[in-house]
Amino acid sequence: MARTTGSHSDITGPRVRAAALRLFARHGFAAVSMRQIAMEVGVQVGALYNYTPDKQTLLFELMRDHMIELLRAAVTFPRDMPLADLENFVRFHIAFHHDRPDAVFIAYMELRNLEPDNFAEIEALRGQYEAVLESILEAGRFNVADRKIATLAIIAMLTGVSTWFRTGGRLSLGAVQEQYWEMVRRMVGPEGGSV
Amino acid sequence: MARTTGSHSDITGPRVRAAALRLFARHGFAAVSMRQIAMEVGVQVGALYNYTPDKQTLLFELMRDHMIELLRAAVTFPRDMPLADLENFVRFHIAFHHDRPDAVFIAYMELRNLEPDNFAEIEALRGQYEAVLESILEAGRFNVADRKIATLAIIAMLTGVSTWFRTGGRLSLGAVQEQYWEMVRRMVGPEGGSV
DNA sequence: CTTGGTTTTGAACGACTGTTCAGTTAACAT
DNA sequence: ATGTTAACTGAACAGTCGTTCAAAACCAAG
Repeated sequence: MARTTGSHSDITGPRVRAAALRLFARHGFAAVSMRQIAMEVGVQVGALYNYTPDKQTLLFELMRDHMIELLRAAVTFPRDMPLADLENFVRFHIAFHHDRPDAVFIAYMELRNLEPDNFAEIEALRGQYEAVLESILEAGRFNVADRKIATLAIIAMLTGVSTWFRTGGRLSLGAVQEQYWEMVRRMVGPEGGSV
Repeated sequence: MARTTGSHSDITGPRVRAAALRLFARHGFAAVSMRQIAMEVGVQVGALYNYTPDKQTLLFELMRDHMIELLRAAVTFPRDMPLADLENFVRFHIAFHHDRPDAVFIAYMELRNLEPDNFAEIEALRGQYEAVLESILEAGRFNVADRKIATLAIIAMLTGVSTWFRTGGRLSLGAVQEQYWEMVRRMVGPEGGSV
């Protein structure tokens, strides 16, 4: 077996994914050509097909990897009292998404460009992530009329941060986390409250 | 002047816009070809250019018209007490967006496909809409740490409804409005509260 | 240096892209 | 019936698209 050390595939592979992530986020999956990705990597088009069977799979794997990373981080979170868990979830969601703006953008915007099977897989992962928050709301017996709706409302609200937050702006990320936690805390009412 | 009555342009024009709206929402601007739009209308490609100078303008005008309609509806709303205004805003936003799922989808997803000038115009309209909510929050002296953030958080939360709500599901639209209003009401705290 | 395998090139494939326009069709006013 | 003109067709334009593949380049092991 020749060329294990010094093989370029260890380098080019990640660079292909990185370039695709950046370009898909910037211009959208359909608007980006394989030739643009190749140019960003500094390689000819044909070489890309050593790293993905086709363009669709390239998109799918970027989304799947992102969702798996998100989910793994969410489920391995230490569990404490429900109120503390909820606070951790809020701060975590904001921070995690802030660190990966391109992946977040793609995961929310390119769902319609996935073929049915791929779409179903990503949706399942998203459902699992929502279930994490839902279980926290359940454990705490918060004052929410409908747990599923509260879950979706909170996630939509938190994810919205990435549409406007920029480092170096008026507020620090910590301050934003603080304020969103305050809003969420009020939204779900006192722990153990009645319905 | 011939052919004013019975002119097809009164019919084809709206049909072109309707087809484009539907297809852009379903597959994304970049993924839809002018030929697909023409086929949906039942016409040849060339005929589309009687109704739009180019594809980009077609997208832009769909978005602009939607935003203007949204903004006009929001500003002509009767003003009452701030708390009632806020409730009206919440219920209005959910209902208005529910009635126009395709336009909403496009207005939020296709911003990156707009050329800079068009983008700026849409963003300005969006800013005006956000200012409506912000002024309500200001008038009521609600208990919000940062009015701008509360505005964006509420709008993100409300707009999120359109990603999952389907008529005929577990909940009626009225029930959803009710629950979101309850969550928003708690989120902004008691009117006249301290910071 | 030779061998063997990985990685990349460069060119080609047929299909599709947005847009233009001369020519045809059709409905109105006269 | 005739003239006028808006509306549409059908074909063409020059590019770009995703994908394939034989050949070349490259590098490590023997």
